[in-house]
Amino acid sequence: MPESASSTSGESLLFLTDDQLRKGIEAMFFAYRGFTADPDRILVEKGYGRAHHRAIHFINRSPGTTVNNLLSILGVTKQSLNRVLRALVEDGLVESRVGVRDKRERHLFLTEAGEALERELSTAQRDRMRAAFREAGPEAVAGFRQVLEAMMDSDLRRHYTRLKESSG
Amino acid sequence: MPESASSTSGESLLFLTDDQLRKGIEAMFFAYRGFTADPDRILVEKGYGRAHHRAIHFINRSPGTTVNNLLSILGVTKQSLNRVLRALVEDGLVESRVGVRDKRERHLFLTEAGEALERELSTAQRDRMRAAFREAGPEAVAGFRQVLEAMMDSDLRRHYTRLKESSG
DNA sequence: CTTGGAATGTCAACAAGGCTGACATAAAGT
DNA sequence: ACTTTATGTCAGCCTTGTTGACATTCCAAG
Repeated sequence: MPESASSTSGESLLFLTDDQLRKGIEAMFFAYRGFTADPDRILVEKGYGRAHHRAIHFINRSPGTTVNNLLSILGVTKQSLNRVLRALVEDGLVESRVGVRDKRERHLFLTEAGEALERELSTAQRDRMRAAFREAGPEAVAGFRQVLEAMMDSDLRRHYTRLKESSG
Repeated sequence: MPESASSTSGESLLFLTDDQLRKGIEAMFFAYRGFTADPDRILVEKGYGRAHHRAIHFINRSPGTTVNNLLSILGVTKQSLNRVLRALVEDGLVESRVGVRDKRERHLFLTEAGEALERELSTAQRDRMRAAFREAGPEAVAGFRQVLEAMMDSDLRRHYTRLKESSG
């Protein structure tokens, strides 16, 4: 395998060598495991999975959102999301209200219990993120976010940016 | 929800506010989708999944590794990994040799065909990572790696560091 | 040397959460 | 009114995670 960033035009592109890229790839893999580890432990206790966490997170971020909107954020099929939502509604964590203007739509809200679980999950996840941010420092955090944004598919970056700007 | 990083001692800790942490969390979520998107497309064509990709990646990184070692890196049960390995061996992508010193162990190697698929997958994933790195620049990349390392569980960080230092 | 326990890997069966297909209901265009 | 389109639900399949039971091999105690 040849180094793909040889013979550059000045300003060392050594950070683009295959070897550096491989380290980035493995860092993503191992870090994501840490990223999900703490919420996962809580979820298992309550009989839920990561899919429920994602739904709860984004309903909390955009109360009253529709199933369809949630789908485009989560990138799963509506059938898959439906199973998760059904469980959350049955357990009284999410309320699903038929749309007023358009009765086909369901608008989703967290109940009190849903908000309580959301807080528990996001606190655990934020604690890990905070420790990592603090250890790495503000400059590193800025770079972290830049690289992640550049790695997103453009349609997902739209969602990210919209969420980022709401209450941020 | 109170800001958890108020009333600090000088040097602005504004990057540790709940809001900044939330952005980091959502960035991780959306970026990871982009991170896996390109290999996923290739894998679907060939009838494999992400689990096969992970196995192939780490066998390629450490030829001759044992099933047990792979388990501690991947963090799944041996039964789960075994199913994936069986498919790869049957399809002639991976060779499993009984250990010489310890006949209970199986040592894993990629075949020619396995190496070909590994190249195809890692090229696709590197291309995306390279574009993101180039767009963000070397400083950002350094920060990216720092934050990710700080986010890992310590036992996974050990694996990461060991791999990072081999041929890096 | 043999025997009992620990380690490694395999096989079977189950659960979560992806997927596609079929469908009911509501809205909107002709 | 009638067809087409959009939203959401129900049924069933597949991958990949899980635990349980087991065969083989190694090693240490007797």
